[in-house]
Amino acid sequence: MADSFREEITELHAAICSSLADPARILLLYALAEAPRSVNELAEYLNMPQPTTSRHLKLLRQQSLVIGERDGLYINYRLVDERIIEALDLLRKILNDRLTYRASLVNDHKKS
Amino acid sequence: MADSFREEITELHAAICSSLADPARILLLYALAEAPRSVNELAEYLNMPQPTTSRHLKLLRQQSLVIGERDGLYINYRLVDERIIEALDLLRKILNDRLTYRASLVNDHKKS
DNA sequence: GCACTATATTCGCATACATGAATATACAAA
DNA sequence: TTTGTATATTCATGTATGCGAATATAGTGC
Repeated sequence: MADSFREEITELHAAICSSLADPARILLLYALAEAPRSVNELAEYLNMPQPTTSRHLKLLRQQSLVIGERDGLYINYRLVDERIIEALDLLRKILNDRLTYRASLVNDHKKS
Repeated sequence: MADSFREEITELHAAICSSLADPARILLLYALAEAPRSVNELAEYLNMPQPTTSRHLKLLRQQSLVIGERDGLYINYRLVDERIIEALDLLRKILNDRLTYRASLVNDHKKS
């Protein structure tokens, strides 16, 4: 396999990670994991301006992480692949263990 | 639980994702999954300047994704939590399915 | 303590991304 | 076709991040 192809895959891999690298988008993905929602529903639910919401959704759409389908007056967004939540959960677990470990260090220090 | 706490967790969650959002760091993590290595070994293996390698490792260290331990003249870096590779693999699978799907669309178009 | 090698940091610069505010567009419903 | 509402885009700006090049630091081994 050509080296440039490998590099390109890694670029795309990083691009997916980039789309997760923003609090607003993480919240959007979790919100959509609960249920499909329209842009305004998401904006209200997350207490986020509508244009901001729309811009983040555009990015997630470009990464094919979400898809929007018109339903009458609204556009209903939903996850394309639920595994993105698995990935986020896994990262959250890693984060959680890290925090727990740090907390235990603090406690040990207190005891000594 | 306080809202601000939730927000902070989400920030940290995004920060972990940020540390994955760079091709060089993804390659570093996979390289360390194969075996612990020193900075120069990593730099050579990935064909990346030593200072660049070191800077990326610093970031991964700050996120507690890798840890470096001195061994004589070298500093041996290794993964702190192998699950980070699981997460990367999962994202890679999602990417792969997306590419496969797009490729099938191209083929369908050719046939018609 | 000195020299040598591995690792880390700093600087200057270019690029990319996020945001609020304002506005444009698109589409359904009548 | 017109109106009204949902969604998308643009602009100006601030902030963060990446890199190469040069250099500093640290710690081993003698």
